[in-house]
Amino acid sequence: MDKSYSSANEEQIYSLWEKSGAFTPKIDKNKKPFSIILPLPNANNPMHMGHALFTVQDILIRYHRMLGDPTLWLPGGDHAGIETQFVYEKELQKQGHSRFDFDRQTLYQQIWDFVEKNRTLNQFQMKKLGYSLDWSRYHYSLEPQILDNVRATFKKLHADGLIYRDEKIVNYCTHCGTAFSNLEVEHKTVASHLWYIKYGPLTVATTRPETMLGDTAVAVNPADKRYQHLIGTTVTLPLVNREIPVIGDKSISLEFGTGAVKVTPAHSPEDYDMAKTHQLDFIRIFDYDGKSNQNVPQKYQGFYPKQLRDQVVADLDTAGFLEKTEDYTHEVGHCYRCGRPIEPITAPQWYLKIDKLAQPAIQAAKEGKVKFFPLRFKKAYLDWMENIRDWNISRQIVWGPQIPAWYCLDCNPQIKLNFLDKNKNLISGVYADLKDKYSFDDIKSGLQSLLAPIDAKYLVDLPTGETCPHCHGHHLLQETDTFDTWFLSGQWPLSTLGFNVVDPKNSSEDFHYFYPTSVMDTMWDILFFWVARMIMFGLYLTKEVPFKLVHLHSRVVDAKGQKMSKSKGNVIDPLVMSEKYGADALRMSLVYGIAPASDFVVSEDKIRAQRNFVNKIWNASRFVLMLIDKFKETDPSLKLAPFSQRGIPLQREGDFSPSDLSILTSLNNIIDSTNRDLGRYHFGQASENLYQFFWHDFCDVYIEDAKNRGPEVVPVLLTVLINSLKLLHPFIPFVTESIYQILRENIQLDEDQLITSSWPQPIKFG
RNA sequence: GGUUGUUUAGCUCAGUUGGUUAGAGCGCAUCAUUCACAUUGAUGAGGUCGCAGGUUCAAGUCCUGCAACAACCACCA
Repeated sequence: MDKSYSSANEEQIYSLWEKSGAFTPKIDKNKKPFSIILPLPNANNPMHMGHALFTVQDILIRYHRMLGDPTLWLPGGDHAGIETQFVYEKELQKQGHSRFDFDRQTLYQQIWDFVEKNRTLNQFQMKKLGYSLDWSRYHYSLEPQILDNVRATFKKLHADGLIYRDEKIVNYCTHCGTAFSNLEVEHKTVASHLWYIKYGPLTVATTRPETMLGDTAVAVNPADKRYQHLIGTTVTLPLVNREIPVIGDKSISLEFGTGAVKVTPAHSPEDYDMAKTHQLDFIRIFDYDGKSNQNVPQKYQGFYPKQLRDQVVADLDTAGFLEKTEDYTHEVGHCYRCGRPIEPITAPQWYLKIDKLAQPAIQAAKEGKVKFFPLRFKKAYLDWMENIRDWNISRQIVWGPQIPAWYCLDCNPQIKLNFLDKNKNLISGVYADLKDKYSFDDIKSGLQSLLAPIDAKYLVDLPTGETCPHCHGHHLLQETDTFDTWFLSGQWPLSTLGFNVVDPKNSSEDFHYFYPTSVMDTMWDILFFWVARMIMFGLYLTKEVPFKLVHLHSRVVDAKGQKMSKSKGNVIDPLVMSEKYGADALRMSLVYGIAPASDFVVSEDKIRAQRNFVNKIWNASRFVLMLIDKFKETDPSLKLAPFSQRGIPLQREGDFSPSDLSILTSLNNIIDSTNRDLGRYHFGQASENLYQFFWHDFCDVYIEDAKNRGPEVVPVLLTVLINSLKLLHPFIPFVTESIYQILRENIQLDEDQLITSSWPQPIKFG
């Protein structure tokens, strides 16, 4: 053996495991399986520390595999809708292009190729960290069979009356060109102003003066004595000179501002609700490109919100409508992707009625069918679930599966189309105006997006021959909105295990055996995005939860407790670290001393310390072998096997020296405590105890003592060493397996490899 | 505005159901070393366990209040 451990042969060890089929479980109906679905990484992303935290799952997986459970860890890759499109658009920008330069088919193909380049890289990197994933069951989110399932789920939801289109206020990012769900909006504190504007006899206070051009009412609290008498009258909207009603609404606070609020139903969620109850008009003043449109006086058209604000405030001031301006700090929603302010705007979108899905998901958590670790996330989950609102499942992006709905252009001539003509010029307009100038085939092949009026008729099945059942025309176009990426990944445990949405009884053997899975481990930041949706879909489609336990872990921070980010320059690359110190050292450093569900603190110092530990194990093993060689010289018939192994008789307590007894007792204790700690997800404690046991109890005390003893130490020495390697294997698989393979060449061992060896049992003295 | 978490050695953090002199890694100090490992060993310095009360024979650990920090949720102008 070399003088120090080298991680150079890790690849060799991994392929040893892979070739032996150790990652693929044998389905045995008499045994209870253990299974984890890997939170599917973005197929386009190179590995980062977040992925290195999957180590926790590998520890559980390796532990259960050694316990003898049929154990499945199923890997996958996610096309990651908006995330990936955003990254690709930045690439386009570097080349001097934008998404508007391509028809959607071409753009889709380009992104597809872009992702394919990186997809295998991502798999290779997870192998580097030693993840014992069953690659024979790898799935990619855009596989045909997965897409079939997703479309089938949509059809089922539609048939159950849970899908509808509506034109509500959505969180719209004009830069990304798409709507987002509430979860994708980041609230940031912004120092701004409160503008007081005179509307005839009233003065309103607002943070968004520019939207006044779209006001359709002024609201006051009906109990407000100052304004009661004005309810039912009208006031003149400044700059626009439109008469708008004064309405009474209980939601208005008497204390805030002036107690009178301008109402802009098309650009404010609160105002939208008020407009619905009071049947007010909706005047949308911004288009989906972010600029003010023809619904405002000519001089205000074509402005972005910020510019429009400056103009409107200036004009209000000169005309004497601006009473005063106060400093005001408040929360403003920003796009989680590009960081720009979200524009609340009315837009037609596809929605999923969530109540029927949420109720069983709430029940399941309350009844403990799905458990949470740590427990506090159960409350977070229930709070969110109980206040859940209908889910906007449509996104106006290209990268992802299109919503399976088709419009007949002849039946819906008011559909707005954006497409590239033969000369690559962008053409926009409603079909009624365009149909005589362009052929349907030109429109279809150059199509970027369509926008169907909210009352447009659609089909959820593409009829044979693409013939409209109503007008028998052939001008059908599929909805260009794509699914929210979580609509797909929310069904991930079902899709990857081969659940058949159309015919559940016909699902695969994997599904029947491994579903519900045992544990879902993920970072808490996608508890609502992903975990909650998986529970809802799982219960909706199969009546069973997709996993019995949700294990939430925290994020990786640097030694100062700061979140890693490129801009801070404190990012530690797991691949660089595993290259430098070995994957084992990195893995161990990620769990060592970390309390359950608290932040993972990573620093190079810590990784180096664990590299030293890995080397210590290597050298202790080397020393044991050297000692054995020495004894063999004097006694060639020496039995070279751990005494705990089959075929070697158990010994009486009296046969052991005090130091033997002491180390064997410690070994028994560490076996018990490791079982206990792994059973309750205390990986940090388990690794710390093992570290202490091996380095101090075994190396510093027992081995030091063994130096002064004869061949009789061999059975105990080997027993403790082999069992230590087993206990440590889930944490540091490479070094333990390397040593085991070397030991096997020299001594008599029952089992071929550590990865599939049996988990240690406490030693019973005869 | 609502919720949750954190506060223990110079730094980063452990500390299971309350039980003797409170632990680890890194860092620091002194010493050792042709010895499996300098990616080593031994010894040591360093903590009124955020603050104030309370329960208990006993509290870092349970309860109450306070403070600081962090995160999450949230349609209030």
